[in-house]
Amino acid sequence: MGTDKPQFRSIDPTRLPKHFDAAEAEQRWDRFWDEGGIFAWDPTRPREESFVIDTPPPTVSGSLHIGHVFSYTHTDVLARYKRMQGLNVFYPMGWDDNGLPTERRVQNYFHVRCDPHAPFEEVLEIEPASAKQRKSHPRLVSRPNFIELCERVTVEDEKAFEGLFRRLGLSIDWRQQYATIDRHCRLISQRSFRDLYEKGHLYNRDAPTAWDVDFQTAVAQAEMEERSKPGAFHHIEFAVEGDAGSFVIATTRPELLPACVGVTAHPDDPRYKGLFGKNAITPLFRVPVPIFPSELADPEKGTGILMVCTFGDQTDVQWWREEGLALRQLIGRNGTLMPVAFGSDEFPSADADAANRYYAEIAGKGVNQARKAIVELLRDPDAGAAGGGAPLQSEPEPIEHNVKFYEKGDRPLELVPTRQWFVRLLDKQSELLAKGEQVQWHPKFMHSRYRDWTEGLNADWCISRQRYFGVPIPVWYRLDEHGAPDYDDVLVAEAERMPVDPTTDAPTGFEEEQRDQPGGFTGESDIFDTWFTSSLTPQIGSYWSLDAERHGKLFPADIRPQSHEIIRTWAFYTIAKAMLHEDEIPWKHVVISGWVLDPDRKKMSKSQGNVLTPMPLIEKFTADGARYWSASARLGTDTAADEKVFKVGKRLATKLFNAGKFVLGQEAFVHPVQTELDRAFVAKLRGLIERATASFEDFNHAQALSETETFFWTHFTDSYLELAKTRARGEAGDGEAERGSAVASLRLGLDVLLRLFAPFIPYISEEVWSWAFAAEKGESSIHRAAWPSSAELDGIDVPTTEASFDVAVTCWNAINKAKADSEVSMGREVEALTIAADAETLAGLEPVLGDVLAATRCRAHTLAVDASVETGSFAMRDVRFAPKPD
RNA sequence: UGGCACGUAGCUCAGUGGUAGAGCGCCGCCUUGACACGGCGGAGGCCGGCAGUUCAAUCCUGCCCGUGCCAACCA
Repeated sequence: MGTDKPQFRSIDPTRLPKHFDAAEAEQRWDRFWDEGGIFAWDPTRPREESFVIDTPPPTVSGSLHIGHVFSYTHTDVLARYKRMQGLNVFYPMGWDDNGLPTERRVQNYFHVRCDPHAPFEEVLEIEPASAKQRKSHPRLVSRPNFIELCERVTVEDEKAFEGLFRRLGLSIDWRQQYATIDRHCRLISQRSFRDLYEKGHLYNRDAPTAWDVDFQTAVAQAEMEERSKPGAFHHIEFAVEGDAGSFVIATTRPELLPACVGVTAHPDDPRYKGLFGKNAITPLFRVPVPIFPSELADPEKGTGILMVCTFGDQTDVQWWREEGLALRQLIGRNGTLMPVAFGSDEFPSADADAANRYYAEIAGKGVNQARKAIVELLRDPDAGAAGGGAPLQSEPEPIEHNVKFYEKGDRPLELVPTRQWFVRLLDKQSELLAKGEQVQWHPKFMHSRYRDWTEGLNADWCISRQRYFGVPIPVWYRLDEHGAPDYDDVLVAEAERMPVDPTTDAPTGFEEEQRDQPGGFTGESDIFDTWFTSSLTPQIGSYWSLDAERHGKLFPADIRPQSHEIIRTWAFYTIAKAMLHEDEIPWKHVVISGWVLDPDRKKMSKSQGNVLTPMPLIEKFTADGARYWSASARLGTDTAADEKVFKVGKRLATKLFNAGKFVLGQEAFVHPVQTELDRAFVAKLRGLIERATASFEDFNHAQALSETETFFWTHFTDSYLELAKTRARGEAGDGEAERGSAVASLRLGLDVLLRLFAPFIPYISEEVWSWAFAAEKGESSIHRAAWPSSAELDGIDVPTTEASFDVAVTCWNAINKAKADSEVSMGREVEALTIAADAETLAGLEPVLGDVLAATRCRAHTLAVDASVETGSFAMRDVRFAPKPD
């Protein structure tokens, strides 16, 4: 039996460096983890034994940000915890490289523009543009060449991100990587499109769509934001047809006057009741437009009567549709006023010559210039207002109002009729809400963000973008005998042919020569909204539609970590996709990290210039220090990037290094835990394990860290270690059994604490673990060691009372205070003292008294029963210190 | 304007229906044998404001103030 006893291994602490070299250790362990496949997902194990993470793919064109450290650490802490629980963790990494940010970056970096008609160059020779080159016209390159450049840039970006993530110690399985533009993702995205098309969830339609005039692409509701901008009410007089008087409308967009197609007021508004059914005549352009009632008109706003234009806002679109109004599109795709001819069927006018003269003044101008110009025209007293005089009734009245912008855009969105592809979502709001209920949100209140967004949905999902770098929409359209496309006759690529590029591949049954020929076909040149691909990250990882077995093991995922501002996009669209494809939820839990605020508690953003780059912080405070700061923050809580907290993390690692050195440096006696103090310590340890585990199960990693940290400092290094150290070193004259008990308990404490810390500060944990425990326990990495359980402690006898530990600490502290009050060092020997307490308290001290006296270097003591001392505390009397040694 | 959070020591943050907590910072002391990248001790709070529920409120309820985020038909 004796030979079965665990063999303790001790170390020679003098062979360890004086200080922990974190930078060196970070490199060494990263290599060790990588080469040892410590974080590899095992595809042979069943779903029940797995923990699947839907890692957020960072936008690689963005800069490295301290926020990346923050949120990715939250995920990694959980991943390491689950792995130590024996689960087969699937922790992939994706790179979000398609979309506008990359295009913009490539345009700036190489000083190029994509021109789909430019000739393709087999070998594109181009270098990053110099400052001088940037002043000249950008070079035009073909779409394939442009994409090539995009890929060149993103590969570099991905390396920077991987470097940071490795340094940070993210336990990612680097074999599971994808990029949203790679072949695999194009395939999954296009199959998603085909599946949705076959299920009838898609349609394409030529309709007014939110349009960014700079990027020249359609934009989805989720990508819009409102900004408060100064504007002005312009009061403009309209005549009523047949010399039937006039009225004054108020508008912030006078430049749309030529696009006026109607006038409306509230049906009950007495001022305008009599006008309904008649025509108004627009000033300057003399276009007759119908006056109709609408509940949507607010009598309180402006003058209570307003002009409907194609298109000033969403309500205009609604009126235009419901009233069957004319379409007089004015704003072109580039944001300027297009040439139009008054007197035509489209733009009728009572005085076409005058109208065209006026319009010539504003045609071709941008919105702002046109507005200024038309205001001047409206001041013209001969412009023919109904009552004579200028149509503009008063000076423009400045107001602040909300204007919709593309979130990445600089100019307000316009509504431009274009043909776009949509996913039908408006008719599925209640199903989407139900799916949101099935997902568990952490913290819980984040669910309301999803609910609010889903309830407030007001448009289907526009998924087509008129850009170049992205996943092509895999469709072609048949051309009739005149060469006009039939958008109802959609040729969707077959699943087996995907991925395809319709601008270079021909649809099945056609030859390339038939491209853009009458009776032939034309390829869709639009690409997908980047979210169309990003919303498939769970399926991209699981190989949906490609590998049913793998898909079954990885879908739905367990957790989706993400930040709260993209609940309306990433979380929402991912839930929508999982629902539409398989009537599933994509993951069981959504784990939301907060934002990083700068030390002044402002949100960090590039525009504010207060962004912290992570590498210098990691170099200064170590990866463990940075992780400590991240993990200290609860989920969903915005957190200041406070260097003080980084520092505490670094200090914690140092302390672990030193405590490990001491504990493992003791001669390794194998003895059961048997003294009262040791057993009481182990009992406390049991409580810690239970609390830390419960906190993790509750998705409260910060609590688990805080519990462990407090225990480590307060109960381990500051108390137990000090109280047990003399006995452990054999200096207290105890027998080998008592000495061995102390060593065994110290080792147990270190062992458990290291494992509890491992998810948070993996480098120092691995380092100390490697000194002895790795060989002792036959587990080379702490990150594959078992998460501590109270069952491990079941073989250890319980103390007479767990309170013994606190009694010993209280007494010890009281003696320390006596030393502090006398301004002697903590190490000073005490020749004699009297410990006074009430009888019961004194009795409780008895089993641990030896350790207390040894730790405080008391040579002689007297115990005195004194009922006047507060129960549970000790009074030190007649303390005589030994003389200070020379 | 509506929804959701947040407001606790100088700073960063925990926390509980019953005497208010940690770390950092500050002050004093201690060259101690794992660690001076330490240790011990100390000062420091109308727990945003006002009401209500309760024997008892920092905690529960309501209102208000302040901060942040998300949304809201641009006339």
